Amino acid sequence: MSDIPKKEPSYPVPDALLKPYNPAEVEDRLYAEWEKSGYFNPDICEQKGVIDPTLPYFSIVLPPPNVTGVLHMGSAFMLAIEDAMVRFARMQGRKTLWIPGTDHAAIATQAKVEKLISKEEKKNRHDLGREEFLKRVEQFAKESHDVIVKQIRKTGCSIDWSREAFTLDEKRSLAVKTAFKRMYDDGIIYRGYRIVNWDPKGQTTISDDEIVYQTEKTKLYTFRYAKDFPIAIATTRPETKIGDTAVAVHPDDARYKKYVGKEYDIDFAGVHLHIKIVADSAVNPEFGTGAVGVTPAHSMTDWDIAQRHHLPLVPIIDERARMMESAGSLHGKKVAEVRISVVEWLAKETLIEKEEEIEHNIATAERTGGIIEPMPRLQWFVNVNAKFKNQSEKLAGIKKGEEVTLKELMLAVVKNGQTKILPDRFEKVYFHWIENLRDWCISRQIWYGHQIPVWYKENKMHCDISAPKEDGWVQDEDTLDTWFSSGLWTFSTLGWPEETADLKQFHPTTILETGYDILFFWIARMILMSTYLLGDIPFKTVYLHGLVRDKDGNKISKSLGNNLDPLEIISQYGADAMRMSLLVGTGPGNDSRISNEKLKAYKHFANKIWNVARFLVGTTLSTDTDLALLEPADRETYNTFSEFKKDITSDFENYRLYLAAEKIYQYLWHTLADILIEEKKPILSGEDSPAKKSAQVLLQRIFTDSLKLLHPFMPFITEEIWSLIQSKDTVEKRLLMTERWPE
RNA sequence: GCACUCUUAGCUCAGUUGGUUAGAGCGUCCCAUUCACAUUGGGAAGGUCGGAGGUUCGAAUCCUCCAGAGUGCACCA
Repeated sequence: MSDIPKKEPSYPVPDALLKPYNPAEVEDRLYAEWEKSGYFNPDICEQKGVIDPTLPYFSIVLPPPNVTGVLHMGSAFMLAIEDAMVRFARMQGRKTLWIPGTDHAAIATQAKVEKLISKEEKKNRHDLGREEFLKRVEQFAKESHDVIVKQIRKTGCSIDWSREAFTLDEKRSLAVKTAFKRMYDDGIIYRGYRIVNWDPKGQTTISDDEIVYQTEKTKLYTFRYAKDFPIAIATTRPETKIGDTAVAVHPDDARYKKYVGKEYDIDFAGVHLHIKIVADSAVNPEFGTGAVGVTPAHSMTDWDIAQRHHLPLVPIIDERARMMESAGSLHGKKVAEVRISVVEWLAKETLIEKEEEIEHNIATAERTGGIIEPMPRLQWFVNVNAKFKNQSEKLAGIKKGEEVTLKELMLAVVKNGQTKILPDRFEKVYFHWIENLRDWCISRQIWYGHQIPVWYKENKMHCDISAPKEDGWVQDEDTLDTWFSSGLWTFSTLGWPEETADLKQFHPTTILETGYDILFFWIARMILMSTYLLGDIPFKTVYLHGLVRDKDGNKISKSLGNNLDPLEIISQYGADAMRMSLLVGTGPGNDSRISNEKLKAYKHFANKIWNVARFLVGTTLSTDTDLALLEPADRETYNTFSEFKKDITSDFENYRLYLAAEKIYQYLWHTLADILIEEKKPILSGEDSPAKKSAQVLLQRIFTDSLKLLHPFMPFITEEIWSLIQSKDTVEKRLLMTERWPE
């Protein structure tokens, strides 16, 4: 015990409390203590009797961070929200599980490693070969993983490390293969020759959701295929016209009615075209000339038109975005070059009628930035419109035995409120997306990921969990879209396809907390997978958070140079201050702003609580806590505080964390410290009296309960104070993290 | 083009179901400070709640229209 306090306190003040609060000295030590206690694991909580068995379970999966790098502020935001939810549930006495994990992030990770290898060794993945390349990726993924795990610990997350999962580990592989096989056997997954989004840079297909549209100025050319061709068409991609097999006009367009059904043979830039005039209502008569040159092999909408009119398909562009043999003398040339030569040819033949500059969106690949070339390829798809018999009785609005599609399942559970999305405006966005959903292309021509569990031999195809026994079968070289495995995350982490105890007691998960930017990628896919494979929803509530922005409202990103490293912030301000800065005032669906001012303010707050503790230890704590000792006025203050506790509890239960955090902050600083303590100071320094006793009981009760209320948001400092104020004669030291939530 | 969100103090934002006199933090100004407080306290100034209309006993909150900012989706031939 210290002998050097400024003023001799009535009770001994622990040394630690005499200095300002220093998170760096506290955080790692406490995290280790929490981990050692085992309380992150619900089974241990159960064994040690800190669970109230009458309460419902609480379970949540961590949205697995990509092993493409380290965590950013967005991840810190997510961790702060989830840990607050988890700590609240655990303190309530619910059997609480939070499962950690990381995502192999197929394309993203492979692209990153390819970039590194190309930069450092001037090699591509083919130079290394599949086996060696995968070794490199795995090494990289492991290093990222280790950093990520460290960051999660630094943030103070009370997550059950004993159940950590990886989307590409053995158990998750089994889940992926089992899911694939079931869907394949049921005809939900099929292999088909269809037009897909091809990324020439990444040399793979991607799904519709992995496309990012970028606005660009480009030229719109209006021209005729030939002098004697009756209709002029407009295009921004003259080079693709070599693959045209039709011209489509709107059925009601009087200008072109007389031509519909006619066919023409044309020589176009040295290539022979056979063009049929068709009428299709997908054509907008207002745009350009109101006539579309139909290129079925290299445009999504043209593909659809071609399907409706049974038009032939002429692929002219290959995987490297070069012209194919069908392009005659242009064979082997790059698409961009061919555009110029086709325009030159058109000009020479005086076929161009108009040239105008327009703004137009070009499709690029999210991960590589490559310009998407739509082209027909033999790929694997999930059929979202195939009818099947629902086998489950657990889905709201859908009867057992009823014929449904995946689309209908995904709609039903949200429409019927079985899964709620917060804020609810995102439900509309979700519905809109599903209504426009097309079959999901799940095969990727990359190496890093779950290899498709299908084997080929001669003309035979075999889908199974493991390779066929007999010789000669060759496995499909493609891997699965990373979202296929993340779609299983709520139950693959619980042991599915095995019927584990975890699966029985923790699924559906209570809540899924993630950023609104992956509503389609991930949330929709989890609902798809869970309703189909388990016949149950994956989660009851979806809580969507926004982006983290800087002081001026800019998106935080490396390219803007305003990148913030959570570890840096933690070492400067402490994890608690960072968590509070991210949480206070940021409701679901809203973006969070972070600034040094805000971080400083909550660091000050930490110190304020620290000082409150110092003062109260010296004057109040370790005295009686019997509420019967309260005098009438104090009794009333205490009752007001009880109302306050209920209010906080209700905010937590309704996921209004941002309000709860702010209210506790206000209460501790501006009610407890500024008003109550100030008011009681003279009494506390006076002679012993019933009034003094009453003040001590009041402040003691309010402070210890306030620590509990604040714990989900600022776990480190509250735990540290808790340990310092416990009387030394307590036999077994208790942790605040498993103390019962104050009612 | 369709949809959604936002617009409240100088700045950043709360404001839960429509209900006293619209709040906080930061900033500014004044005062106090040998005090539990390196990071303190008290106080002040500052708002026609984007604009117009409507519903209501009552509107920052609900409805309609308008303006500005942002986001998502689609089209993009």
